[in-house]
Amino acid sequence: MEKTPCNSQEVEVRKGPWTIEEDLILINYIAIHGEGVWNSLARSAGLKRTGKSCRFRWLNYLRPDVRRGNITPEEQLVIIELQAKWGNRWSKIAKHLPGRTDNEIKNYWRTRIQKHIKQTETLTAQNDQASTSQISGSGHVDPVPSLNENIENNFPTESNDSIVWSMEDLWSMQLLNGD
DNA sequence: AACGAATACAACCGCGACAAG
DNA sequence: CCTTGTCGCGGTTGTATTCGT
Repeated sequence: MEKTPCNSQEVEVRKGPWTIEEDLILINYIAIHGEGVWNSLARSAGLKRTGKSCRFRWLNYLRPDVRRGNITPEEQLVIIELQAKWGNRWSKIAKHLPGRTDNEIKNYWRTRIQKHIKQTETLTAQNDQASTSQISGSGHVDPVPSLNENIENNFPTESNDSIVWSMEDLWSMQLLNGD
């Protein structure tokens, strides 16, 4: 039972995952007209999306210079260092990681690094408790035990073949379609 | 094989800053 | 100076996939 939108005058706004068709429409439109003024862009392109949604999709996934997946140990280090330095200034941090978006970094931090640090802290706390009886001499336990070592030793580096759809595919598709 | 929990990622929402009229 | 529209940012939620039992 779906309402047929055939004669509806209200502009319904699509939400949720973007389809390849929508992606192509957006890519094509921006290739011709350029980006910016997202609300009118969304309307002119015939996308039933908000300008915000279009901007988000373009900036985070469709831009040709966006790199997806495969965050390297070096990038992990940069993220951790800059987050410690600046806090959750994701866009600022993203500027230091070419091809990475603030949203990706933010997600990466929340899902992996934050969790990992939490685990490390609880482990450290446990070790701390357990080792109080064993500590002799030095007796100092670093609260954040050698972050760099942790990263290199414990973060699994993602496999190189994890990328399913590179944007080059879409770009070549749209080039084939467009011209 | 089926199910629930955990995880990772994609997308939306709310808010503040800024510029143009 | 005020109003309105747009942009950008950070937080949060939704959903698909993976993992363990």
